[in-house]
Amino acid sequence: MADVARLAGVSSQTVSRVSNGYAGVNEETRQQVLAAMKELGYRPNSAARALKRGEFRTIGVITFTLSTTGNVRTLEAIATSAAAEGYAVTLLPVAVPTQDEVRGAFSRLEELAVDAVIVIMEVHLLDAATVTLPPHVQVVVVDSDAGSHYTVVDTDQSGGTRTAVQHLLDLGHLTVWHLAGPEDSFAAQRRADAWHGALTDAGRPAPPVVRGDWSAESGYRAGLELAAQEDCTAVFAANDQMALGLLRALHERGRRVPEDVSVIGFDDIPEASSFLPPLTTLHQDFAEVGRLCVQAVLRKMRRDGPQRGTTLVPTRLVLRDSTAPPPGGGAGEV
Amino acid sequence: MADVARLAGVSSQTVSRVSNGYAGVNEETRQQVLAAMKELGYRPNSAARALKRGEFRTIGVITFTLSTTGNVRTLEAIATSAAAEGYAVTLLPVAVPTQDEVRGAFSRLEELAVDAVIVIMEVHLLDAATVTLPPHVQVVVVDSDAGSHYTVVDTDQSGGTRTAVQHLLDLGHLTVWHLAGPEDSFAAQRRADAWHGALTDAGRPAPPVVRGDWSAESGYRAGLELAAQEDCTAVFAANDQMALGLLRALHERGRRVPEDVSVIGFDDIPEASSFLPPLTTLHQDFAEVGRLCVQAVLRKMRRDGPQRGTTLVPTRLVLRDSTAPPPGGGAGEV
DNA sequence: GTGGCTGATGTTTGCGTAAACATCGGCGGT
DNA sequence: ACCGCCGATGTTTACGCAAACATCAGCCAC
Repeated sequence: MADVARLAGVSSQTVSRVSNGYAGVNEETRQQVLAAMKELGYRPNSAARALKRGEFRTIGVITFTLSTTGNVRTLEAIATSAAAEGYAVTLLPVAVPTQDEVRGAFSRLEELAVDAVIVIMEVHLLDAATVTLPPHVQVVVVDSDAGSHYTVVDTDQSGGTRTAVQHLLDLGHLTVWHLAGPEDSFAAQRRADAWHGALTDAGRPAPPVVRGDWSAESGYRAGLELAAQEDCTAVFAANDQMALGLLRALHERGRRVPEDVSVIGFDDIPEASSFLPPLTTLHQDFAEVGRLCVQAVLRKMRRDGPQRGTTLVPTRLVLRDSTAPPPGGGAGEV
Repeated sequence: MADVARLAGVSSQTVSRVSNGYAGVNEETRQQVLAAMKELGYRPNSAARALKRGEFRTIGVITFTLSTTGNVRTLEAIATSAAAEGYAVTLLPVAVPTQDEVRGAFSRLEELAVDAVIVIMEVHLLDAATVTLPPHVQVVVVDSDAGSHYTVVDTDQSGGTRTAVQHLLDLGHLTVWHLAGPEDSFAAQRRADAWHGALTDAGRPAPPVVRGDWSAESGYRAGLELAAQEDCTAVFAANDQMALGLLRALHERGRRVPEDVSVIGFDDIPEASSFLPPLTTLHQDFAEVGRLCVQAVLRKMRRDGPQRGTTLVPTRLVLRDSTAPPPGGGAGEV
């Protein structure tokens, strides 16, 4: 910077002013400084800048494996939104969802250059790990019900699920089975609860829950069980991947979709429209979730707006070919 | 830090020594300092540290959309490997693969706190954008043939493709059609070239290339074309997602897989085993690619080892149910 | 005992930047 | 003409840390 100042014949402070787009610099001087910067290939040192300003303009994102579409898409949206706000995003992967690993990620975080953190995981693991967050680091959480303790942004799991169940009931199915996600996922739990609630509200019996782990393979295994249930005519899968496995299992067992069994998924991954048959599912607006996360965390940093509470992003039902009235037409109900 | 020093009754330099795990500190003193740190909740300021040391211990990763499995898995592996080496990973998303956007990402990078960059995209876009990288920032590239100009780490596209083609020829197919990826992807181009080379080497005719854009939807559209080709008994899809769409198109047109048409994919995404039928494909070791990227970039930073050149990671053929001898048994060939 | 050495610790300094304050020339109002 | 003010720029300082150097006590060899 001193070199630039010398070359431009000004003081380093003026260089600083130009580089920060400060007002009150003569246009002529400004051009000289810019020219000098270019000639010397000057680029501001972000470490020094951060040191002086006391902030890094960086947001940390903590998440488990990036193997679920939702996390990835959310992360991508966060990165994009953050970039638009002039913030960088630092990734803090947690290999295994154990308390030790989570604690490890947070202790790494302790000496990491971030102003705020967005956590994409069930917050219980976070609390259980008894982490102590740096006091000035703001936190926003996705996939959690901890709205009273943290700022939470999430898809409206409950609303989406009720839409799915209602869609199947409207088609005439007497009840809807549920292929749930893993128990330690808040999203999975929330979907299972809403499914149960929707059935109960409609006065329908709730079949036993079949559980997977989000993977297509687990959906296949669960599907083999469901295929054996004679009275199962409609299944709500907690995500599209498991729905894919379910479709394969049903196909193998000779149960046609949607003629014999209707299947509805959750997420609307890009591939869902290419399943056999194309999958009816609930579209999640991950981009919006990511955007809201960034906004929320920036608002917290600036200390305006609420410090906690939950923001829900609505889902949208995407009708494709995997749902239809039950065998016999379902006229018995409508 | 001064507070800690005061509380522990030592100088700030001793605190620094303890916090950096320096030798030559009396165990007793050390414990006192640690106690003081804990009491005051001291945590080192990474900005000051970076300023003093002249490095950030951060690697930037530039990539297009995280919607392809490969990029995501590579990114994840990079993040994990980097963390193991004590490095953080900063994400630089490029929304659209235009030169302007790429240039934008790099200019953001200019004032970003990174010591090195890993680029996950075709390097032509990078060069075309006439970016000027900060001189001391090291670069490693994935998905590119720029081995003579950059350090490149990539999956062995060519070897994998030849394995796929050979597998189909060995089953007795007279030739293999190719559902290729977009032209601007180096990986897609490389796979297409290798496919053509393998056929030529075997003295087989090369059918016209059908092109998609990696998405399942594009695979479906291409699949409708392929299904109309009476003599098409084997297809090599450049990735699993397109293979998924292809399977759907073939199914819709009444062409059975693998009885009438064999399909082989590339990537081995987790869902591939749940396709209808489960997909034979080439497994890519993304974790290894990511690990090697980090190693390569660190080696460059430390200035030991080669500054350029290409490292290839082998693929592995995963046999499932989507490939079989051609109708008629293929005995005419073997 | 004295010189030289080692290991433990303290002191000084500067990394690159930007806030705070200082300076200085010019301009309008009285 | 003089005061005061404003806009443009320069000077000083401190951000938190760690390298370099300085100090100092204890110990060994002769």
